[in-house]
Amino acid sequence: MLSKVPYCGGMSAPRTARERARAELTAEIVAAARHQLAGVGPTDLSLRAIARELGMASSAIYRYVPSRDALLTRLIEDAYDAVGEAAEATEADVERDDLIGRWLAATRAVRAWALAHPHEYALIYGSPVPGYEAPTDTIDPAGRVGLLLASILGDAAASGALARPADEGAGVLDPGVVAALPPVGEWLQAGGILAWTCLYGVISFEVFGHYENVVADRDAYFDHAMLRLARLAGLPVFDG
Amino acid sequence: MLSKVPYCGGMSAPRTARERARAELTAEIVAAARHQLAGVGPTDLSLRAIARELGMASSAIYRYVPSRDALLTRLIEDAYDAVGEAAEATEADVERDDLIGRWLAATRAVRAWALAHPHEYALIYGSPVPGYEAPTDTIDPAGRVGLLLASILGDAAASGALARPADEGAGVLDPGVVAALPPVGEWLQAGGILAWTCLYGVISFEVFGHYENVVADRDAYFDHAMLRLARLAGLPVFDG
DNA sequence: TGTACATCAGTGAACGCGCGTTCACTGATGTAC
DNA sequence: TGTACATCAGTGAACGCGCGTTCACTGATGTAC
Repeated sequence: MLSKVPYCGGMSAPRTARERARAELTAEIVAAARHQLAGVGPTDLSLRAIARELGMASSAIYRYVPSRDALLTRLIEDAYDAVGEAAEATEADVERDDLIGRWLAATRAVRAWALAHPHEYALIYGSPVPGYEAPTDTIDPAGRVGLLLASILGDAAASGALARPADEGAGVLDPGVVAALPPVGEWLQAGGILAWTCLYGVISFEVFGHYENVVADRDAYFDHAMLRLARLAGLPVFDG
Repeated sequence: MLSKVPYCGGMSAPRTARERARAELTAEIVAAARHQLAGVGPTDLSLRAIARELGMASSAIYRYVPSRDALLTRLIEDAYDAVGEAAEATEADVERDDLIGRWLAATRAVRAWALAHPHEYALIYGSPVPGYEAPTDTIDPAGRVGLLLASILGDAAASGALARPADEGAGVLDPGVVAALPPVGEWLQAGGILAWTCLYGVISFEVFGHYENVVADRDAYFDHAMLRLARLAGLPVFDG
């Protein structure tokens, strides 16, 4: 599936002018697609409209992108990566011992990204795009935020701060996930998965408009919710 | 906006053969639309395809439905009503004193409906339909499940079973909602809203495929999650 | 009960639009000797 | 450094498709006297 780069060793930076131009134009196409996505749903994403925005013939797009679906795949992967990176970067600035601070930082970063990019958010956490099947590549970037939250819970367990001993509720999660998460026992792991789920539940309700005329102070509500979810996941939250 | 019914008093059942046929065909159109929705996203809902499925000219649809958007509105309202009714009917069969039983019954009914009608679910809890603005009519049916859950929490409060005294966290919720919910204090109300949100978070993750290779035993996980959310909302859950 | 008129259901053609993708082709950019 | 050839970017026309909505029209169903 990778385009055959002649001999300059796939992974290195583009060398010739052609390769540079190619990389730049591909990026411009993806950017234009992202831009168009902001005004319209993923189903209405149009290669012709992108070509128009870039001032080129519609057929020229096919020099850079094999098909509309491939472009959508690219946008989905990029979105997962963007939100993952935002969360990781923000969380990394917090003192390691401050578990609640890290939890709040990570979840706030996800929310901020979602509010800033609602259509990209909808692309990955809204309705599945009809007729679109996620390739396996998107599974890794999709897990970044979840793994980040899990690492916080793992650190909490390592420092003995997790609220509940680890035993019950076995057999509910996928064995692969049980192995991939910090070994805190399945009850706590399930709590982490539930909290991770609810994070996106809260953000989706806000982004998709279900909190209209329901929640007035969104920032305060979000922090409040995240603290209650942190406690649900076993983190030591005093009051909240 | 209501079609002018000559003199037989808007609300009564259709009398003449014409009125009966009209009501039936309108229902058939809505049913065909719902049927088509199952194979395709809301953006691709096509009046022409519906006409084809019903064996009539595409222009004939306009005798029954003013526009494509009106039909979408109708589908959205119907979906909210259907899920609300499913939850209410199931919850009503449970002994009033069995608060956890009622909570589980209601939430399980929502999940069952969502799994049975994933595309209708996506219509109301997935990405907003682009270019579509919800009319005010959809706000009441949209609140049915939330009010049902609230009534359980209200009964719990009335029987003194709610876990936490009602005080902190004022000013976060919309005043109208605070007034509409049982007067258990804003902290508990916010907990109810959070649990209601998380219910849809869990269901969305399952319906939209985010639990693929993550949660193995979906039924057991859901019950487990609902019990933890019930406790989060203040219901007296022993273990879980 | 019968006739004259108004209302409505349904038709088929048309308007104007947009889409993804393919294809033969022209120039420009690279490569090898 | 210069020439001959291969590779690639970009074009414009075309294919075949589907869409929402409008409009003038034909028959059938109702209504009023």
